[in-house]
Amino acid sequence: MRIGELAERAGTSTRSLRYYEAHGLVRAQRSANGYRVYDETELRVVREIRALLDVGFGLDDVRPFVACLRAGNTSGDVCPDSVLVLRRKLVEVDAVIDRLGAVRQQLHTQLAHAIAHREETCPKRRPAP
Amino acid sequence: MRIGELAERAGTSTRSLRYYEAHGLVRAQRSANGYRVYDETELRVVREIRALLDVGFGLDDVRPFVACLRAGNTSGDVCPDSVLVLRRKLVEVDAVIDRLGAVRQQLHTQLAHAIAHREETCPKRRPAP
DNA sequence: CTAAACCTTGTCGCCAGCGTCAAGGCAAGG
DNA sequence: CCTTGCCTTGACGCTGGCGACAAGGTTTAG
Repeated sequence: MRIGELAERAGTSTRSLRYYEAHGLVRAQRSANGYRVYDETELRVVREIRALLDVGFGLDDVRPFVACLRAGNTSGDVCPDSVLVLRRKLVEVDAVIDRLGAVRQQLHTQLAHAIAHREETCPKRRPAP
Repeated sequence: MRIGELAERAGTSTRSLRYYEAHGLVRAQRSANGYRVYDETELRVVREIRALLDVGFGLDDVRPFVACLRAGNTSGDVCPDSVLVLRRKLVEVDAVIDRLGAVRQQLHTQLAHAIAHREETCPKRRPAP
């Protein structure tokens, strides 16, 4: 299959596929005329990449998963390096969630304060142009 | 006070102060030699800006708060436009938290799956250069 | 013959809030 | 006079995952 078909089947763009290749994640054979040619394995690789990017991973985070798939596993998750990344990401996500919880709390407090002091002087809205 | 002192007192950089001014958030008088001169009000303005940026606001989100302070209020929160932004941000934060909760759940699931299938073929780590 | 629909490499743009140099002016102390 | 340390404007870089365009080659269908 060529790059257009792969892009469509994987739900992404040809631009992205070339980008992944430039960063060493996707591999392509070349046909006589120089076109990229992919097999079914690359389709699975690209789908793995997409799934992880959608979750918020960076390309570097994705690498171990691709290597794991290429090593012949049915899932990219099962290798030690992938597990390390998963653990690290879980910690990161927890940290962000905690941080956002604090932010949420502060916004809540500010809102309450604002509503309790409605009566003060405020700027007029800018007039319509 | 001049820009260096303001930066230090507000806990930011001169570069940022000029940036805020270029975007219409901070105002400066000019002394005879062209130096920027600030009063205590601007210090309060910059502190408000910093506090909101640290929470994850963008410069555009901050504008109403600055206007509110300039209108003579002791807090930038109490004006209608500020309240609107606070409400909007609260909704946004809630959405992100929900999303991250789902991500967290998925990572958890993937980890569990990975650990349940440790025994598969995995790539060797790249040897030391 | 030619248009259409693929493909190639290469390059610039985007978002946002700055960091960081460049090249120079101004004020004060030794 | 000269250095030091403040200040000025201007402009490029950065991060990341692409989108979008340029300028061309290839293959197929009509």
